[in-house]
Amino acid sequence: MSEQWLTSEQLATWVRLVAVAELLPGALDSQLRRDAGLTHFEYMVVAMLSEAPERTLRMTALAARTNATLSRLSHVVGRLADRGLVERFPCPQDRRATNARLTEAGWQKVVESAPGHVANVRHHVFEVLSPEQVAQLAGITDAILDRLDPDGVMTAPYQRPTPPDDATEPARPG
Amino acid sequence: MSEQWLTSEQLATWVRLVAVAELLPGALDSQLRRDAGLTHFEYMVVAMLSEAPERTLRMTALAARTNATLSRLSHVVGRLADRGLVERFPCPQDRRATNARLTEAGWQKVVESAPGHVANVRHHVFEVLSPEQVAQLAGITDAILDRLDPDGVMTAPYQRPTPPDDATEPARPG
DNA sequence: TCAAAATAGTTGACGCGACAAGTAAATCTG
DNA sequence: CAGATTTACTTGTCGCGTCAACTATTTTGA
Repeated sequence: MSEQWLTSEQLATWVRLVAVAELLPGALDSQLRRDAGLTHFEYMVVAMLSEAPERTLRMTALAARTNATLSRLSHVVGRLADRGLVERFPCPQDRRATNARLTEAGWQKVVESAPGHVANVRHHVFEVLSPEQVAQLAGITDAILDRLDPDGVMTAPYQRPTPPDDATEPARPG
Repeated sequence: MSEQWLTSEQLATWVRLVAVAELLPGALDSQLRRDAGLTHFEYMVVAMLSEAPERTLRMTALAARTNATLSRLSHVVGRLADRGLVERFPCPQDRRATNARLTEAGWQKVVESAPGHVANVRHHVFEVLSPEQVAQLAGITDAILDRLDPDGVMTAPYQRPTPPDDATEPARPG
């Protein structure tokens, strides 16, 4: 049981992983801040809404898609609502619940900011990785997320916001 | 030039990578908060000091080793000093500079909190990855950091805090 | 059927980190 | 060798996120 410490390979890998986890969010934030006036988290919120049917999601579902606590999401959606990018309304089916819907202004914001963001992601990540490395990274992050998010909250199945009664499961891009 | 969007493989990988970058810091923070009363960043600060000769580093060198801005580090070291874990004193060689030194209490804090932290890292990362995946991850994070930190700030060479005049380059664990 | 528990979300307070501005010492330059 | 620039921080402010507490519904279960 020399399970007390890390091997030097593990340590070297760990130092780098921590550095990425520390620096990547900042890099995403600063590009989006500068070009779109959004934090990366705010971008994720409006982007997830933009892909949902009726551009609407329940807070809990939106929290799952953005890896956030309900509290954090509530604060952020409140601010986005103040800025007119999102609107909130009570869910008719469950009066405890709240739906968040992207406004037209919010949709425009997504449309105009997505290309720059994607370019930034490509620049920082996919341009420097080989296709094999991308596949490896998928496997690695998969394994880590299994531990980090054991209940699979962030891969929660789609929850219809205000069911139009029929329809099949919509596509989930991501 | 279909360089506008990501392939579906890239997108799936990206979503997971972002989730890891979002959730990992929280997992590290909460274990250390609970068991040692330290944030992960505070832990890194005292851990880096504990490995330095004389348990002392200049602020700039410490910032490089912890992937932080000088401003952030200055605030955190100030708080750690208030708590008696670290002390600051002017660098004799360069009167612009400040040295941070780990106190005995700070050293004790590192000694008592390191095993739990390492166990947590093993639990969340190395227990779920094969040795091949660890090697792959090292390559991947290396490539990404090249872009993220082009000037290699965080891999800055060791800077002696208060040179005892002779001596060879000390070991750098990490 | 009705109380207890779980679910869904909001709110307020507080602490940390980013940004901008400021200080002071060292270094470069004409 | 004096002014200008760079380096090395520090400090104040402001915004965001976490935590704990709270409200309001829905569900469970004796």
